[in-house]
Amino acid sequence: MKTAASKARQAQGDKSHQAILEEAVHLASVEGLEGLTIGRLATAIGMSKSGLFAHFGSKEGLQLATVEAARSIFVDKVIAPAFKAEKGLARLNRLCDIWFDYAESHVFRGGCFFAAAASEFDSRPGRVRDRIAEIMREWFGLLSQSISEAQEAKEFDPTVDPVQLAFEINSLEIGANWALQLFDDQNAFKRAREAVFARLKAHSRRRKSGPKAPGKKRKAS
Amino acid sequence: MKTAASKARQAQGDKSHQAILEEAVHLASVEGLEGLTIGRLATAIGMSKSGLFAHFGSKEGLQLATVEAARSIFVDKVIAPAFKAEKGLARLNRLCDIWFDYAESHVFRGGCFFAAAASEFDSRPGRVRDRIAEIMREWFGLLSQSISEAQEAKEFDPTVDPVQLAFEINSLEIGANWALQLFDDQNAFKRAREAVFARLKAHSRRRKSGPKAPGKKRKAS
DNA sequence: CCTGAAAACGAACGTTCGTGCTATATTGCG
DNA sequence: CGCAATATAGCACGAACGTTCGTTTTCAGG
Repeated sequence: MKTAASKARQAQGDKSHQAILEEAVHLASVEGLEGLTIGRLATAIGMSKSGLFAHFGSKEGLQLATVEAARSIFVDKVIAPAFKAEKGLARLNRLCDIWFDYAESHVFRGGCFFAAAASEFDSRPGRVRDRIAEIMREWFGLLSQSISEAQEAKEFDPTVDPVQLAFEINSLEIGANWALQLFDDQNAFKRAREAVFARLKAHSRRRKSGPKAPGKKRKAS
Repeated sequence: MKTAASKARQAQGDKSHQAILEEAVHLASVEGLEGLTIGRLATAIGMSKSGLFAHFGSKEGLQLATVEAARSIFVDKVIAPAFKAEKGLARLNRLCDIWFDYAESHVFRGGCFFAAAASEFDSRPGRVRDRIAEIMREWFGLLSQSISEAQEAKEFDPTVDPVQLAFEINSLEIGANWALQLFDDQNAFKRAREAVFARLKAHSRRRKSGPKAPGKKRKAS
């Protein structure tokens, strides 16, 4: 059996793997997933081209791994924190709020990773494109589901179409990211935030008989 | 003087020039402005790499010329027709309406040329990026100015911030283009149209004392 | 210490890219 | 016809790309 020995050696390999992908995600958010070059990535991380290449087997493998790593970061930085809020209007608000924080704070150096990746691969068929589309569908689903849940909790106007509103919110987010990257226009985020929360507020409903400060989990900080 | 002779020869050159750029615009809207390769463009148009190259002197020259050609098409297909409507609410409505027609009708094979180009070059400094940003500013300016003019004509709610609304409209347009390209989601355009015109309608005002059918220019067709 | 597998390396391959340099058609003018 | 100018073609270059291959380093377990 090689379990113990291989595991030990593999630990080092995984560390490299992770270090590579951390750099890859940032490089790709600036230069694009295709502009992300194996050679440049290797020198950026202080490794040989072939050594790095062996980790992924192909460029497509590297791109897929990079997309997956970016998704993990997005889940950690946006989705998980938002899900600490209780289901319903609170979570919906948090989801939008945290997204803007995330995009503004340059979690990825070149703005929202997926906005860039989706534009780049939208007319380039293959597994990378398929995975990106899948992830974006997840995000859309999350948004519209949060809206639905707010409606079910009687905290949100039941006549609005969740998918329609999710589309509008996502468009404003993409528009903001777009204006920030192209114009360095910081105001774009103010505008998008304003537009999103104006819509959310306009459709918000007080819960009819709930207590004034309902069972919201409150963090220590 | 070389005027006559050179002009005659130049006529042939200009014909090639135009034919090249027509193909370049479509190729670039699919593959991106960087993916637009001199070699591929040359074979696509049945010309030698060097022969084509001589027309533009550099890849950047080709990219700039392609951007300019795309702008011309956009002006012809969107701006000019919209400007046949009279200044004010009519023109604002036409501007939005025609934009959706334009994006849906695949005037550029790969969706809105500028949405793609802006995403691609937003973190790639240089003359190409600068020109694209300039053109997008033109478009923003046109949108917000049309809103202002509708306000001045008392046809639109004077309390809305033209720049804010222009930002929202543009975001919805980009979001629709984005969803169409990534998901092949035809509904995205229906959604975006709905969202845009809901906002326009919500803020529209009847002119207070104007005749029922004011001096609108009516086309023959 | 020795072994053997995992990890990283270095050099090379074939391709494609942008870009020069030189030569050949084409065409109106004198 | 020959001239001058323009358009296009042919060819070669250096660089960068993804990829392959054989070798060397590293290190836990026997």
